[in-house]
Amino acid sequence: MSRFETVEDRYDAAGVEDRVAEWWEAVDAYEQTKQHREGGEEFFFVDGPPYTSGSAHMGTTWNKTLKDAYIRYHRMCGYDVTDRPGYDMHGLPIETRVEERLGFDNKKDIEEFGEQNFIDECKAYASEQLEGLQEDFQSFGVWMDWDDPYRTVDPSYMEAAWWGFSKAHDRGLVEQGKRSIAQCPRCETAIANNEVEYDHVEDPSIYVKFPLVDREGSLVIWTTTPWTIPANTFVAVDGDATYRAVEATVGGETERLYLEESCVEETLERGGYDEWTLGEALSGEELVGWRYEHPLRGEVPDAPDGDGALQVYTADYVEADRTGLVHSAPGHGEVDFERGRELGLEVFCPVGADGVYEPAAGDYAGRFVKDADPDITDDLAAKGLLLHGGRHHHDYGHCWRCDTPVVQMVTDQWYITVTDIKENLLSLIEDSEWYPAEARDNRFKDFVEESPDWNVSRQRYWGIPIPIWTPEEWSGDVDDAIVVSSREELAERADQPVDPGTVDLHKDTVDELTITEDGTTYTRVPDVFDVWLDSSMASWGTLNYPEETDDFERLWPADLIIEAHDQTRGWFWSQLGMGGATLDEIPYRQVVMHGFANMPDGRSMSKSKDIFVDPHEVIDEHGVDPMRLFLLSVTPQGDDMRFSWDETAEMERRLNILWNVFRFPLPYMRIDGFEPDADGTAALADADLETVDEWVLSRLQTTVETMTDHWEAFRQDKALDALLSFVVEDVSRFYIQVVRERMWEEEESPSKQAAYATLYRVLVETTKLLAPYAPYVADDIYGTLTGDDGYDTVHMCDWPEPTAALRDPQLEADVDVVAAVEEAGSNARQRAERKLRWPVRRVVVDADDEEAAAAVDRHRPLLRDRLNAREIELVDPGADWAELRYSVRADMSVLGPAFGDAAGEVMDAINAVTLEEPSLAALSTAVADELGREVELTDEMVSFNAETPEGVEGTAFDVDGDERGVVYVDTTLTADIESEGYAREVVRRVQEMRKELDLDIEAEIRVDLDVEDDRVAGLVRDHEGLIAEEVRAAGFGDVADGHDRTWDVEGIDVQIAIEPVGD
RNA sequence: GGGCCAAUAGCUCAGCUAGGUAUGAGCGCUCGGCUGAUAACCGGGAGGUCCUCGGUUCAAAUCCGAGUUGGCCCA
Repeated sequence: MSRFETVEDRYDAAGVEDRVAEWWEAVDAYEQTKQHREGGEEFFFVDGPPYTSGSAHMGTTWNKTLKDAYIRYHRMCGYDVTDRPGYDMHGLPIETRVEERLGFDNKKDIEEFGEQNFIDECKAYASEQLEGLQEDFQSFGVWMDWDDPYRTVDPSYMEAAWWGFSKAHDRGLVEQGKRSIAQCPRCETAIANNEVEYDHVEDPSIYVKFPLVDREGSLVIWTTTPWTIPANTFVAVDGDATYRAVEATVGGETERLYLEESCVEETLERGGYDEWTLGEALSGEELVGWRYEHPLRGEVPDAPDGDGALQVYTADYVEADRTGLVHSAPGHGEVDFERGRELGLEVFCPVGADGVYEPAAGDYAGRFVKDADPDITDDLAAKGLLLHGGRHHHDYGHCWRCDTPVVQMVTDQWYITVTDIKENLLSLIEDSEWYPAEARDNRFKDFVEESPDWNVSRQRYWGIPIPIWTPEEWSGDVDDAIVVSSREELAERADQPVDPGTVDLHKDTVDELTITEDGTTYTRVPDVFDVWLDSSMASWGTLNYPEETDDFERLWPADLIIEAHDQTRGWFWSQLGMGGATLDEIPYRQVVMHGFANMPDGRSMSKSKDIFVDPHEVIDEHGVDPMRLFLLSVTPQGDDMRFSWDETAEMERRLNILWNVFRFPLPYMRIDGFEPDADGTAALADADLETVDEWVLSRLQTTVETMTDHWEAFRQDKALDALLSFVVEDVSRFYIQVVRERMWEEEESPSKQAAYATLYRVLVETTKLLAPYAPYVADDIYGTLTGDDGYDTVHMCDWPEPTAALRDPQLEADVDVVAAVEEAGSNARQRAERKLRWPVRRVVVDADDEEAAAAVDRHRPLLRDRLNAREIELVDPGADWAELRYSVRADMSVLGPAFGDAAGEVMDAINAVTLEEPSLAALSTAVADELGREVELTDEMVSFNAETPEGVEGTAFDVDGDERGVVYVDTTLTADIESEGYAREVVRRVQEMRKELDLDIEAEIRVDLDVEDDRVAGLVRDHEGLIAEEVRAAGFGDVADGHDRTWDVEGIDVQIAIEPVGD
C-alpha cells in the first residue's frame, strides 16, 4: 500500500468502516494484534455475559463499547488481555420465550411436549439469539474472541457451577429449608425477589372480624389477600400500641370490637356503624395470649389449630394502620413466616406450586387462589364476620417474565447461606477498587449487609441441574446427601454408564442418573439453579476451570469488570457471594460501574413499550465510530447517559475535521516524495523545527500525558475531550492555519520538511490516541500515513508516551498569550472593519505583565503573520501606551451638590477636555484652562476613558479568564497597504476562478486584469509580482478565450480573465 | 413506602469534595470575516429563576433540611 494516497474529500463513516473491516479480514488484524502482545504482562478481563434474549440495545452497546475501548487501551499499553466474551443462556426468561413460541400455557404443556424436547428448543432459541448478539457486537467494532465465547450451557461451564456449588457445600454453606418465597403460579417456580416486578393493581380490601374465645367480641383485621385467610395462624399486634374495646351499633345490634385506638373511627365508618362508644384501653402486650376462632373453620377444617395457634402475639411488622391488628399466615408471608418460626408455630400452606388450593384447603380445594377471593369474602360475609369489603389500589408483585401476579408461599428450597459469611463478604469487598468509589462504599455495601440467604433452586427445566442426589428416606440433613462436583465424579459414582467427555449435563440427561452407595440409592433433586448462579461463576468459567487449571492459577481473580449499576444487585453481588462461598475471595479487583442508557428526553428505554434508540439506526445514520465516540464521551462512572443524536452528529463532524486535517498535507507529501519512518521519530530528529512545530509537538506531549492520566483513572471521556480539543483547537485551528503557506512552497525547503515531519508525527500519534475510541477511522488514517512501513493495524501500536525532550511548557504558555492577542486583534480589526486580507500598519500590544510582554516579544513574527501586521509594537508593562488620550465624564450627582449653579458649566468643561494621562492633576489643569478659573475636583466627580488615536481600535485580551493587556490595531491606510490589499483581493478572486476551472494545484495560468478605477488599477499593478506568485501566473495580458468574470471589489468593478497556459 | 444517584444556556455537559461577580465549554442559533482543508475554517452577538422552598453564612449553583421531576435498586 503506497503512502499518502488520495482520500475522499469528506469523512464518510460507512465507506471507512467497510474498507477497514475488509482490511482487518485480509490481514487478520485482530489475531495479529493479540499475538503481538503474547508474552506481555497478563491482564484478566472478564466479560459480564449478556442474556441471550433479543438483540443488543443501546445499553449493551454502550457496555460492550466501553469494554472494547478498555481492552484496546490495555493492549496498547503492552498487556496480554483476556478477552473471551460470554453469554448467559439459561433461565426462565428464555423458557417463557420458548413457551410463547410453542403456544404453551403452563408446565403441563411442557411435560406433554417432553422435557428433552423443551430443553432442545431452549438451547436452539438461546443459540439463535447468541448468533444475533455476536453479529451485533462485531458490527460495533468490538474486538473480542468471537470464535470462542464462553457459554453457560456448555458442559465445561456447567461443570464450573457444579464445582463452585460443591465447594460451598464442603464449607457447610448449602442447606435445604422452608422459606417464604414469591412463587409464579404460571411458571410454577420460585422467583427471586429481584425478579418480582411491582405493578399497580386493584385488589380486594376486606376487614374481617375474628371472634374471640373465652371473652366477648372480635379482633378486627384488614387484608388485601382473602385467599391467605384459610392459612391464618395468629394475629399480630404492636406491644406498645394502645388498643380499645369498642361497643359498636349497627341496625340496632351492638357488638364489641377490638382495634388500635387511632384506627377506630375510620374503620367503623367503613363498616357502616351507626354509633359506637370507646371502652377499655389495653396495650398490645395485654392482648397477647388472647385466643380466637379461625374464621373459616367450617370451610377449612384442616386450618391451623395446633399448639399456640389462633392467638395474639406481638410482632415488629405491625403498624397503626387500618386496624392495627395483622392477620398472619406463616405459610405465606415472609415476615409472618419469620415470626411464626420464632414462635414455633405450625407452617400451614394449603396451596400448590401452581397457585391452586390443595385438599387441605377444604371447600376451596382445586380453586386458583386469586379466583377464590370473592368466595372467601362471601363466606365471611355470610357468617357475619365481614366488617367491610371494598377494593384497594396498590402495587403488587408480578413475575418479571410472564407478568402473572405472584403468590407468596412457603416451599422447600435450596440455599447458599451467605448470611453465615456476611462479615467475610463485607471485608472481601475491601479487596476491590470501584470506579466510582462511592458505589462500593454506599450502594454495594448496603446491599451486601441486607442480603438474605441465596435461594438458588428453581423448579424449572432450562438451567444447570442442581448436583444434589438424596437418599430414598432422606432426613433433610444436607450431610446425608451427595453433591457431585464434576463430570468425572459423576461418571465414577453414577449407576449408569456416563462418558465424562461427552455427557451433556442438562436436566434431561442427569435426571435419569442414580447413585447407589452402601446399599442406598440416591436420586437427583429435580431443581435447576437460579440463573444468577450461572454467571456468578464467570471468573473461573471463562478460564474453563476446573477442567483446566493453569490459567486459573495464573490469572484469577479478574483484573477488571465493567457493568452497569443494576449489577450491584446482580453480577457484582452474585460473584462476590460465590467467590466468598467457594474460595473466600472476591473474584474481581477493579470494577467500573457505568449507568443506564436513557432516551434523549431522560426516560428509560423500553423495547416492549417501543421506546428505544436502535444502535443499528445510529450506525446507519452516522456510522460506528461516531456512535462509539459519543458513547465514550460520557462518564463511565455511575451516571446515566441520555442518548443524543445531536452529539453523535457532532462527533461525526469532529471526525470530519480530523479527516480534513489529515488529508490536507497528503497531496504535498505525495508530490514531494516525503518518506518518513513509520512513527516519524527519525523524520522529526532530522527536521529543522520552527517555533509552531515545537509548539504543536509540545501540545501533543501534554495531550498524551493528560489522556493517559484520565485513562488510568477510568475516565476515558475526559481523555477524549483532551484529544478532540487538541485536534480541533490546536492542530486544525492553529497549527494548520500557520503552516499552510509553508506547505505551498514549491521548492524543497527545510521549513517545509519540518512542517511535514511535524504534522506527520502529530497525525500518526493522534491515530494511536484515537484507536480505542474509533477503531475504524483511526486505522484508515494510520494505514494511509504509514503504508507498508507501519504495522498492519494501528491497534498493534504502543500507547504513546510523552517525550520529555519535546515538552516546552514555556512555549505552550507563550502561545496561549499569542493566541489571546491574536483573538483580541481579530476583534479589533473587525470593529475597525478591516479585513484580515488587508495588512495593517502596526499592532500595539500593551501587556499588563512581564510574562505576557515577553511572550509577545518572543513571537513577534508569528503574531505579525497571524494578524497580517507590518509591525508589532510592545508597550512596557506598567506603562500606558503613550498615544492614548483620555476623555473624562462628569458625574452630575456629585457635581451638583458641590458646585450648585456652576455645576453645568463645570460639567461642560470636564466633558470637553482631552488628557494625556488619566490623573486628577492633569484634569484640574485642563479644566482651569477651559473654564478660565480653578475649581476643586475630586475622584468621585469623574471617570476617565481611554481614547485611541484615529484609525486605531483596541481590545483587551485574556488568558484563561485573566485579563493580560490590550491590543491596539492601527488600520491607517497607506498606498503600500492599499496596494497589497487590492492585490490580495484580486488573488482571492483568481484562486476562486482557478477552482472553478478545476485546475491542478501546479497548473500555470495567464491573467488579464481590467480594473475600473485608474488609481486602484495602478495600486494593483504595483503588486503584480505578488499576484503572479500566489496564483501561479506565467504572465499578464490579453486572454482571448479564457474564463471571464467581473467582480465587485470594495465597490470597484474588476474584470478578470484567466486561461491555463500550455506546457 | 425505603436507599442511592441526577437536575446549571435551545441541546450535551464542566464548575460542587477547599462557599467569594456564572471568564462557563462545545454544539445549535444569529451577524460578520476568510477562501487551493472550502459541505472546512475564524471573529462578534443573543441566549441562565444554576429544579423549588426554607436554613447556615458578610457571602450559596456549591454546605444543611424539606419537596418536585427523572433514573437505578429494594419492599
